[in-house]
Amino acid sequence: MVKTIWIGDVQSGKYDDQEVELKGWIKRERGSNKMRFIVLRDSTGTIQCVVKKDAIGEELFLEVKNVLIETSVIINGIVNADERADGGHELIATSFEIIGPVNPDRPFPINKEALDSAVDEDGELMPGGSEFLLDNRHLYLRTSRMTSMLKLRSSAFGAIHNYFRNEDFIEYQAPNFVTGAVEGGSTLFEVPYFGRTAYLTQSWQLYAEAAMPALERLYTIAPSFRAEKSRTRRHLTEFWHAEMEMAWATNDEIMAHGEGVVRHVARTLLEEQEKELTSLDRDLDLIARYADNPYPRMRYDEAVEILQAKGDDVEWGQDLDYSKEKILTQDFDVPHFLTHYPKIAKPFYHRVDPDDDNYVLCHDLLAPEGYGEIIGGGERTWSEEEILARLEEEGTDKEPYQFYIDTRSYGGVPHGGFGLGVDRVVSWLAGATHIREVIPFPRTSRRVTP
RNA sequence: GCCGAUUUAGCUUAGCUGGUGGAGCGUGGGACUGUUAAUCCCAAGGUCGAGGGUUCGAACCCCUCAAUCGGCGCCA
Repeated sequence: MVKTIWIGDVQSGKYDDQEVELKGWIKRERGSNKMRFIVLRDSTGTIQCVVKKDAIGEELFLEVKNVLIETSVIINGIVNADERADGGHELIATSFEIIGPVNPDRPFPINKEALDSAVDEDGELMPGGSEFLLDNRHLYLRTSRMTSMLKLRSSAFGAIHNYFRNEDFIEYQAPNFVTGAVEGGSTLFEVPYFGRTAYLTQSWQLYAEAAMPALERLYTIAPSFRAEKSRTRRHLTEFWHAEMEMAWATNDEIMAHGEGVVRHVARTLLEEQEKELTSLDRDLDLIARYADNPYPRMRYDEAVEILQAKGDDVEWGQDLDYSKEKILTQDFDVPHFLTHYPKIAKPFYHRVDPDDDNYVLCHDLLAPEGYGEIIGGGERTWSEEEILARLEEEGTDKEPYQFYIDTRSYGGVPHGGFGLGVDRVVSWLAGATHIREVIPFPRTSRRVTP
């Protein structure tokens, strides 16, 4: 039963004039009552199969004629290089076997019209597609666009693992049930936990910092959950978070890894998924630019000056929201870091800049093309005294953070890390119109099905 | 939480100042020996998101609700 021959290889010319057995699903079907053209799909591509009545007999031909889209089949035949076939190759069928039929009362619902609905007048894909396609996500996954996105996603995950492992980071897992917040408490998902209330984690960070004195350089790729009612093309309630934590490192050194991993992802997509990027109409030169060029760094104060010079009414001390980020990203053709935010704009765990205590040693990485923030990170407050002072200053209850504070009581060292939104990176590099496009079953504030 | 929009056949939609809801795709039947999201003929398929109101009469006007989409804030 093992499948040995892939449509992508047949289209590459590897099996010309040979007899092969192809296994896949029917993508399209047309023809006359003497011959049918079956477009067969598998995970590697599509190929036209020519089925002639004379070659397979009347009875079988009738089955072929009545076959429905997404029927799974095994077709044997001779590979024929022919310009008339899409992709340059076709299969002249000698046999045809239906494996999994489709009920005509419920034909495959993702048809031409449904796909058109996801595209606007200019032929641009609408953000996330139509409600119908979201409801039928389990079937929409089979379309070429979604298949391409999932392949890009796989390469991105692989690239992140490779980057950190090559840099001697150790993969480490934090719990998903937690009791304390990392970001604001209002964005936690509550979970009943045997009579108590637990939360789904927003970040592995606090638990990674606990392991930092053991492993020194650690990373993860794990889901994070945020109950933000955000309705934007950059937000999911469940997203994949690549995070790293590193002992004995400064903000600059941590940023170098942020830049390193993002550039490595871009490079890997170019190397492994050129075909998919092209099929998505993505400009390869753009991805190469993101892979090859250094990412500039800019202090928060400079960003505010630029914004003010552009006539924006931003005030010093306020966090930079998406509208501000978007203006900034227009001046750059590669991602850029913003560093040294005002202390008042960031939570207690960020380390205060020893040179000027109005600022913290942090960084955000903003992706160009209007995508905005893909990394947030920085140095952590590592002395027990300082962390207690910051909690006090911020008016944050220290009880849920007791274990975290405790780690500082036993040999705290300078350290830091960042979190990277993997889905955001894939969305940006793939040129997706919505982050929903790059995750198989997106979870947002209003959708948790299918 | 706030602002804006949408909801008509399985899907995509047309529907004028309120007067018997049309079409394309798909499905079913038929024709066709090289099709390129094939083409041609025929058929079935609708309590117009739900509830209420105005009216002789509502898909259309008004109210309430629901679902969904887009944007903002917040963030990765």
